[in-house]
Amino acid sequence: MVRDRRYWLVKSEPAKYSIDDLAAEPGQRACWDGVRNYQARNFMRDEMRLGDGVLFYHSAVQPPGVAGTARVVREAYPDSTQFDPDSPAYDPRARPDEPRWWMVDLKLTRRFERLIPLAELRATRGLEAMLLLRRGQRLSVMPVSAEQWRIILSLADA
DNA sequence: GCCAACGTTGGC
DNA sequence: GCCAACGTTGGC
Repeated sequence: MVRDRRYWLVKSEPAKYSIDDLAAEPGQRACWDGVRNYQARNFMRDEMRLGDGVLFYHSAVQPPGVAGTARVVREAYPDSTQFDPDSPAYDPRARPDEPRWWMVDLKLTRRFERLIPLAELRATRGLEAMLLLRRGQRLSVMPVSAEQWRIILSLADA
């Protein structure tokens, strides 16, 4: 029995890694490494499944917003950067036989014609409960409901 | 650049 | 286990 497709939102600072960078990857797919927050990790490791939909969000940029969508094309496996002393995401506490951090692979599915700005999300009926819009919320990987997904795609097409 | 919010660390 | 100090995130 296959569970229903689920939806997520991942944040990235475009100065570090933008949706254009994902588009430029071979096969337009990449491993989503460097996540160093336990709650975000748990979502990736325990709940993200092949085929799930992902909103690609640009943060720490003016304006912030949703830039497009991706799909989970590989489920969680150990994040290799945790073992790499040269990586900024290196974690000396992690051991290969007991990885602490995990990543998934994402593949670009769509680059929106226009960025959907955070302010527009805030002003859109039906999105009031979005986790992203909670004040002080800093998760870099978070769930999105099917309804929220549908509404945001409709904004992209509007 | 500011700063609120929040997660993590580490002394006790 | 508590909690103060500290670091980071990320909107503004």
